[in-house]
Amino acid sequence: MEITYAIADISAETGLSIDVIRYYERIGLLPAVKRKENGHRAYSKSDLARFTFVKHLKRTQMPLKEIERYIRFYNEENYEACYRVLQEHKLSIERQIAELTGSLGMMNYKLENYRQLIQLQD
Amino acid sequence: MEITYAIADISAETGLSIDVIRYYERIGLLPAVKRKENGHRAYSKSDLARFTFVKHLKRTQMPLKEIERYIRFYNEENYEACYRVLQEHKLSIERQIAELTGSLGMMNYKLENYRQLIQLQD
DNA sequence: GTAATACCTGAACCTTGGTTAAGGTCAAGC
DNA sequence: GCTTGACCTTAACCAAGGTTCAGGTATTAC
Repeated sequence: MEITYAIADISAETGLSIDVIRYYERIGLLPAVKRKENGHRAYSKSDLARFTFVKHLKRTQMPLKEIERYIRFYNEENYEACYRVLQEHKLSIERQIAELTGSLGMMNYKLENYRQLIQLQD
Repeated sequence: MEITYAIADISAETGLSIDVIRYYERIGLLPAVKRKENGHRAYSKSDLARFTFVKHLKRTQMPLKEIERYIRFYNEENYEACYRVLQEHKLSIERQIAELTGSLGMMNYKLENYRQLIQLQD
């Protein structure tokens, strides 16, 4: 007897809504999952791990199409390609961090300006 | 004689496309700008500064509606509200950095896994 | 037995953030 | 005087990423 998860469990664990989980399946982002006798989706532990990783990719701004590409390579066991996709994505994350950090400095500068401006009006 | 910038100048300086600049004006994100006699937009130095700052906000994921709200407060000279909006946005940037940093670790871990996997196949 | 839950499907609808097209004005250069 | 370039307008179109709806099934709880 394998442990399986219902769609609501996956939703609770990943923070993706139930509708989004079905939507991802529908657009082919994730391969169709096994069903129970009554037609309900039954997710395995590795399905859950996959969703969790997808959540990471999405939260770091990887477009759904690129996520799909990654998963396709994974299913084809083309791990060099997986590696390259993640390597590229890692660079994208680093660029994002650099940009955010720069803008954070800008924000602090502006906030300091406003702080003085507000003081003056007291 | 004040220096003015044509729409193409603003585009070049900010990296926003000419169409996007007109689009932002159209949706009311930025107040309508002065025109030259021939109807062409003539941007001032402070317009340019504003666009530059908008670019910063946008690149750090502030939704256009929120940018508009900020600009509205600014035009109303409600600097406390400006301050609060930026303060909130600063927190959002910090959250984003934290998330990206976490995912970067995840990425490195995965990349290391793939590196070993690929080695084994040689 | 009937109500409440939890799931299912397909199709329509929605928001955000633009982009593109069609047709027009105006000034400068040749 | 005509072409080229930079601008203008309105309106239609687009892609990504969901969300909502209408109607149906199956299990459990009372």
